[in-house]
Amino acid sequence: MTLIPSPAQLPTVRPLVTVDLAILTVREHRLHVLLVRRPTEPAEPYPGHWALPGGFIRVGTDQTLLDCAQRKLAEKTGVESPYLEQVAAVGSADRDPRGWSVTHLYLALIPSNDVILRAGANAAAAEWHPIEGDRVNVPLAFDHESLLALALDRLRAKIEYTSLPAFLLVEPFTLPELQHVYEVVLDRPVEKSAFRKRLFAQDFIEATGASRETGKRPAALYRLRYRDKPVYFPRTFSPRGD
Amino acid sequence: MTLIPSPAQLPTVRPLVTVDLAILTVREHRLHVLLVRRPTEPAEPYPGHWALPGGFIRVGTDQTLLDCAQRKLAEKTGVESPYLEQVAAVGSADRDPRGWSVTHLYLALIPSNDVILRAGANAAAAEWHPIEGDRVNVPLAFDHESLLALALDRLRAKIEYTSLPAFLLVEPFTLPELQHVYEVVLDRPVEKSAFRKRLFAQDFIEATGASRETGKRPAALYRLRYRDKPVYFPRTFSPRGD
DNA sequence: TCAATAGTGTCTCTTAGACACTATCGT
DNA sequence: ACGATAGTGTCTAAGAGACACTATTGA
Repeated sequence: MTLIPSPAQLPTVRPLVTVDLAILTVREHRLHVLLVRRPTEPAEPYPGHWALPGGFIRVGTDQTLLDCAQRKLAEKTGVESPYLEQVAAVGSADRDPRGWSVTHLYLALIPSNDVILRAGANAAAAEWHPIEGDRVNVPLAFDHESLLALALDRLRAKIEYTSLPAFLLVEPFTLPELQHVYEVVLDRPVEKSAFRKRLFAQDFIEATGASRETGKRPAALYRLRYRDKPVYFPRTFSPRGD
Repeated sequence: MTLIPSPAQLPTVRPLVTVDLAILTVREHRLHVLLVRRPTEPAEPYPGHWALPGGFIRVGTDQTLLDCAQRKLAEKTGVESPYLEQVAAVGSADRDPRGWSVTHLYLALIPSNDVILRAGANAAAAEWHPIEGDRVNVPLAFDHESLLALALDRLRAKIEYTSLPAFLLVEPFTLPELQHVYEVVLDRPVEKSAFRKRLFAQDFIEATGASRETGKRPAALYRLRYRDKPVYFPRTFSPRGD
């Protein structure tokens, strides 16, 4: 790949390029998203608004889009290697008042126990906000409400047929804990027996041998057999097979 | 949305932003992708190589990323409203020798009958190339081989559980024709009876009343009930339910 | 009447949902 | 022994694959 400088016909006016993160976790039986406050200088767009964490690609620092997302996630949460997936790119002339911009939305799933929230250089505060349906209880900057909705759609769609919720728990976890996470995200009860048969059929978890003592009958602890990728189930969880 | 100019802290060095298209069709019992030849000036990267059609976002012309993709598709093929879906964004420091660049890959499905190929301003020739497995029979410019593989993965994955192949046919079409398209893309035979039961269960096609005369028994003609979105099937086509 | 393709009926197998049942803990 | 939670077994229903069967055309 030879580097041939050809300044001719490269566009001189280029869009702004950003990465935004929908960092989701389950705390207190609810799905939460991590939000940061935008700086309050009036020269900034949406001063003081809540927003998804994110920022511009640093051409000198970031080697790839994914690197950039990973860097921002680590800056905000200290979490190094979570589940991280690109959801979509959204670009238009008017989504940012500062000019034509494209953002690259990533979905991150992390166990809430792991997190140490850090107020980044560019964000006064970072806080977990509970999800209500498709939204959060505060208005968001830019088009971040629709970006959040995109990320939630993706999560809910994939949860119907993948093992994604396992990435919302610290290992090892029990099957009742995992089932509970499915129920929180899907916002509907899941049948215990069918749930377990499904999991075992995919053979993606293995018993550690230990069990969690809770005062009642202890539950067996499991860990993931493959830590990087989710497992795909042959059918969805939909009740009555619809 | 007030427009507040704030030149401070906007990045001065910005990535190149492009859109690339994997335009697929079925011709002569094979899946084909539309490729264009890159200009031959030696100052250009990959002069004379085959590439996916695409180009830079025009900040002054394109309102959104999707608009840009639609414009490029119409320029190359004359097709106005095909099935068009964003597959992924790929960005890194080294995928384009001219600098840090992000491309936005779109998958387009069109009926080959509809197409009038047009050599664009920036492309000496546009040609259909047959797909062999994950690849095409010529080397491609940039990282377009992996982009093509991404688009094919997406198509093949979705075809297992959606009605996407219907967008590769001109309406009205017969069920044997539709089945044949599934078989071409999946590269495996599909069982006739199960195939038809599946389609009818989703209730997304309707008989026109007419039928196609072929010399043997005529086949009933169908049209799509909903032209914009594919239908999702409850299970995949995988043989032996795996 | 025959070849060829379109279209249907029937059987089986797999798997999810429902739900009742058993198992194991602390008190 | 009992309450509570963990975990299993069994029945049923839905849908897919397999495949044989019927239907409709031209020659």
